[in-house]
Amino acid sequence: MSEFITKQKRSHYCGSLRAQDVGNEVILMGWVHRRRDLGGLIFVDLRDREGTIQVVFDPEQGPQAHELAHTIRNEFVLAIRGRVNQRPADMINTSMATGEVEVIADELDILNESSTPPFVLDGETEVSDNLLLKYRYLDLRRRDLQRNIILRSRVAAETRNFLQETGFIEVETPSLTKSTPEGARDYLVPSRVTPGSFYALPQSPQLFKQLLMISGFDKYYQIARCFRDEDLRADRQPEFTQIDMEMSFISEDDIIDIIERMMTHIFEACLGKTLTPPFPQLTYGEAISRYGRDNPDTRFALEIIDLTDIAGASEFRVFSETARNGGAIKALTIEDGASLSRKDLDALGEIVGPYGAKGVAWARVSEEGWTGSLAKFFDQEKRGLVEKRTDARPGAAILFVADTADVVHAALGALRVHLGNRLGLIDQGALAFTWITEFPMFEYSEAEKRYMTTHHPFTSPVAQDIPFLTTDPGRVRARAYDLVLNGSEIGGGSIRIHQSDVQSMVFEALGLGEDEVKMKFGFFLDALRYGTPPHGGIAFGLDRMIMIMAGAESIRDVIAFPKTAKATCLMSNAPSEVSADQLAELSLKII
RNA sequence: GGGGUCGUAGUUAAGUCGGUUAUAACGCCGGCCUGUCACGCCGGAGGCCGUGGGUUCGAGUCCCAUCGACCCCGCCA
Repeated sequence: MSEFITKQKRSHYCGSLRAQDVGNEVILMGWVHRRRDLGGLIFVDLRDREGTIQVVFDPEQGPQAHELAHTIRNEFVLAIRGRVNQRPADMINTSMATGEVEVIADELDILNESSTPPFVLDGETEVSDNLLLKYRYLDLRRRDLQRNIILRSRVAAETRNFLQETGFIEVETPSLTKSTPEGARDYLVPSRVTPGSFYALPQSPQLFKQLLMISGFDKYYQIARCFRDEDLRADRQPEFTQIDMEMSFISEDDIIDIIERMMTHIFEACLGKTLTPPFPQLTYGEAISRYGRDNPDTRFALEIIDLTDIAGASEFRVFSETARNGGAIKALTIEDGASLSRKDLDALGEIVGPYGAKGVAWARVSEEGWTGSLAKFFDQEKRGLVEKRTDARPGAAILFVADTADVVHAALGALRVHLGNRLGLIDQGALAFTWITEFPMFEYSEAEKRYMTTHHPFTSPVAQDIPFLTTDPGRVRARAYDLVLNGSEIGGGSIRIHQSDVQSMVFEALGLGEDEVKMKFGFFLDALRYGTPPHGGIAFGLDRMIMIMAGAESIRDVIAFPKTAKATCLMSNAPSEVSADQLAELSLKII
């Protein structure tokens, strides 16, 4: 090994070299991305986090380095001293950022060898997720993944920059905290010192940030890790990160204004994209009736149209019975109906099936009238009424779903997104932010046979709805708001309850007994009595935000060490069994 | 908890109606090669067909169970 290079400092990142560096001596450290051994000349693409540069080993320029370079294999770690050389015009590689130049190696150190990697790191070969997750540290060498993780770091940094500048104070809250089984399932941590007692990992720092308002910090934030023991999805991990914020003496408008400025700052600084607040706002009711869900993708129109009155009066039995039973009949209109074949239309039932809908009925509109099995049930007058309301012109296809309102909305909401993707209605470069407001405070849970909060029990009801807390909880609106981006809920928050009597009424409406409340939230109700300022806040799912910013399809692509759909880590094999001694120490027994 | 897709050399895939020695590409190993950049050419090694059971004269292929990955519904205040 050459003593010379190892005592030197690295002078440049591989990926940073450009034409302006030509003629300079450089010292590079990096991984062998690819090796092309021509027998005489040897080319090595040397990679570091900034990119890749071609290194040339020429027997006439550096005989010893050239000799050693024969033994190089993929993913070896090298140190190279050499000179930056302008490539001749016909040898410029336009697909590389560094493609105008190369480094002629004078000296080579092999800093470490590498076993043959279990998969090719070219980023093009599809490799099974099992393997990628088992060797996550190798997968993380790939450019796309590195770019996502680096973007994530920048977004977190710019968030902090903005919030610090805006007068927010970052406070850390406990990870070992109290179980509050009102929301998601908790991850529990057994206490050694108090046998039989458990901490819970926080689902969010909700109560702590409200306590910080009571303490007078006025503007709080934290980039906080949260834990929820629920089943995973492509956009859901058991531990995830929130940009968590809380402010005193503010209204909905103040929060919306700060967040719009924060998002504008982050997207400008991290993506160079200019946002134009104010963002559009929809009430929850509007979102559901027009888009079928409270996280509408507003990058494309294709809105849901209510046809219950017209279609319910048609001869079609399914429709008339649905209307008579208090259900809903709603539709989507595809302007270019020809883009879906009859077979395509018939297959749409599979899209709505999982949401409980029995199928999608359709009709094609043409100059001559309607075609499709639905046509014969609609007379001339009803066709006219439907066409007018759906704005369906000749060539269009109208897609109907009839069921309870909830099922219709869920089905058409999903169908709308499916068609938006499938028919290419979505501008992939667009950033469609939408605020959703006026959420209902409670939803009735058939499973639990009681009302559950739509957001969480600390959300303030709209003042004039407070009397309904005891009489008609379903009518109470919450002072809550979500921020939706491109059809994903990226954040949600509310103005909180700051009066202990209102807080008690909400717990009551949730069917929680006095003793239960005291046990779970007693410390918080106590705190509310000592001069709680009016306050509110919001929390953003950082992972989902990064996902959208990076154009990633899975949340795993923006988390360095993610878990599988069964919440395991294939690399470290967590979770795993522990020794009998450890269990005994915790007074635990496995049954 | 429910539904779906998938599992074959190191990797990605093919494998017909159940029938001879399970193919290919990439990777790996060896040789040749001084302007390659997915280098090229020649040669070679490499398989518990996820696992267990069953049907059959015979199973990668059919059946059952099981494990694992991914996606969706439920769930996620």
